[in-house]
Amino acid sequence: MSTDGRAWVNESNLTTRVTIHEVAARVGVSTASVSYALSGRPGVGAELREKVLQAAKELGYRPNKVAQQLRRGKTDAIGLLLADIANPFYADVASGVIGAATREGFEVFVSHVGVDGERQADAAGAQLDRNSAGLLFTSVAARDLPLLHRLINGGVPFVQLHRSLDGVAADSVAIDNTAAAREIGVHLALSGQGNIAILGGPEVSSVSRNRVRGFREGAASGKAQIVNVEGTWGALTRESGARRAAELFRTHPHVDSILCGNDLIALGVLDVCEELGKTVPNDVAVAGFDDLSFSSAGPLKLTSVEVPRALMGRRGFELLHRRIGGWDAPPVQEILPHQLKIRATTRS
Amino acid sequence: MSTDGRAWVNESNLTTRVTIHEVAARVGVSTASVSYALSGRPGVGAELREKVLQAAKELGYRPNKVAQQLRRGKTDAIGLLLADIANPFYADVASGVIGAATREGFEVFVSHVGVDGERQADAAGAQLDRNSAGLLFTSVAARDLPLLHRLINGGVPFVQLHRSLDGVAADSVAIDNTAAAREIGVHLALSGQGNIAILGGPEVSSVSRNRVRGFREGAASGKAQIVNVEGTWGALTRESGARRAAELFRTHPHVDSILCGNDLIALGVLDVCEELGKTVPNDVAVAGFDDLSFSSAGPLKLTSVEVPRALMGRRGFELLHRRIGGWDAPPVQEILPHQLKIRATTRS
DNA sequence: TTGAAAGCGCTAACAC
DNA sequence: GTGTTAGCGCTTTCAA
Repeated sequence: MSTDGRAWVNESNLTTRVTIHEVAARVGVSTASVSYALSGRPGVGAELREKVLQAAKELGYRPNKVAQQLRRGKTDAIGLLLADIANPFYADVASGVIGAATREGFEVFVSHVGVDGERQADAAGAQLDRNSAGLLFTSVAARDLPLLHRLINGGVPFVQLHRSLDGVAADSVAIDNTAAAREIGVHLALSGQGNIAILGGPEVSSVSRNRVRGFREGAASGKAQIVNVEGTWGALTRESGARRAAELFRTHPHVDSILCGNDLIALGVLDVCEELGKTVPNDVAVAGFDDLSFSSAGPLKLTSVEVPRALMGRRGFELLHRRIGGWDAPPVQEILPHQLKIRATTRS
Repeated sequence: MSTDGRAWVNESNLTTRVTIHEVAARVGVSTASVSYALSGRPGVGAELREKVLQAAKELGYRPNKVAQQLRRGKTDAIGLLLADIANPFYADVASGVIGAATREGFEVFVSHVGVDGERQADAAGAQLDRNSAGLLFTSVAARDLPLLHRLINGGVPFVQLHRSLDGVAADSVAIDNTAAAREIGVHLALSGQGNIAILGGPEVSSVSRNRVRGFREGAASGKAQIVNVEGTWGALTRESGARRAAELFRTHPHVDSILCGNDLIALGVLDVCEELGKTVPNDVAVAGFDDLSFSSAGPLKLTSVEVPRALMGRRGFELLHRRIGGWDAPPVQEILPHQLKIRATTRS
């Protein structure tokens, strides 16, 4: 039997709220005693505890969280800041976070910070105003450095997921994007014709920078060459991928392999290949990144790198949870495993 | 200049919180005056207001939301209850909700209720315990009827998105699933060979039931026949689609068209077609439902029905917001437009 | 036009 | 073991 105040909840009484005073009155004791009994505090008479539990159950007492939070100065809610939950990458991370948080009795505020993170500080501020116990960032950029430092100074626990900033003394969870990108670069360099293009994400993202660096290192391992400079950086969207691919095929007709910063960009590239009648992987090989759920679909079979997104969310919450509990070990930079998935859009 | 307490926020002061008392002390007035001045209440001297605003800004005063909420007995947070945010359908709905809520200064708690909604009552209860201003349901089932009635009796505003229950006097937002399914059924009946199978969602879902009904009505309009009874109902997942498709091809080798309850099921069907070497749409035509973002991808081109998911979320929030504001018009059943998207997985 | 005071519902010292 | 009390930070009568 847990003592978190939910075990004896009366389902028939979700909305007609009863205060602790009424429970106390019913039992004929002080509110303090009720509070103590309910909290499982040792040093409460067995008989009293029994009567309190009974009365609470009968009356359908459910403690008012807002009042608890004001009194304790701390909430059991955390803020998850992401660009847009419509992006399946973040949705999967969010799923991991919410699942883990729910198990620990925490609620999760999901806030949009915009594709460029332009609302990051606003969203973080709004969370602090409501005394969120901690923050989970998924898309920090250099401009957020002052914000993160202020959070550290203020003692606000937070964890950086996926992207992270150098010089920030806080926990982070990610994969080794450079290494993963290198693997995929090597794969293409060894199997392709040698004219490789890179269509990456935005340069402000540490993840995108690392992936592009890895691509370049990997590609350099064979006799391949990187054919494009312009168009390397861009949005992590299908539209951006399509636009840049169309431009690429115009300016570099001999490109035979395209390394994409994520699966959405790759999808846009495949759209254009379809339109232009280019066969994949014979005319052009295409590799994505992240291995979103649909990428392995029969008709798609996109070569990609599997990123454990839900696990990333879960680990992020677990670290944050420990920090909220006062854990004061040095910052942890957790690296999760990734896996190259070679499928039908590249030659093996 | 808005008066919502954020316009004069001092960015450098996110974490070192200052109370209203300190602002009052700085100006040399009562906290009541500060509260009045900040709330934009008429009847506050222009000079005082000016001084208060100035002091608040200098001190970086940010009102404690938890205290406000306790005092007012109402929060500016809403709960969004969904099966799992990893499902892209719900992620898109959530995106619409969060976008609209943010514009109105609301925060959104996202709660998982489980694939079968088994945690629905728990999640709703948790929201009420924190005085959420209202609830957004996305996957109600018959078992939730008592819960919804209790919410109505308790005066808790809520809106049913996507799925809804008969006999619940509350707002809802959805598309006309039966009509949309009928259209797609007709399309297949007129273009297929006539042996149609239906792989729908779970029977507890009003959406799934309506879609299956529409499929049947539409298919009956041609000379087609529905070949399967078993396997009609199942989970809305790719795995379920693959499992049921494999079984279907074994028991009904002559099936030439498959109507799926959603795009994820269709993806599983396509996986199996690929494995078994069945060409789409020649050997078998496949139609999905929802038109998830990837369904239109070049190599996929899945015939589907476009559902305005983000709009559904946005409208849901807008209705809820009005109800929270005391709007007491009769319940609204809002029907959003849908659109049949005929693509390469079916013959036209 | 401003201030004093009460109190939202709860918990944690501190006393008994 | 149990009760008394004092607030958490804010808003809102009510009185001046």
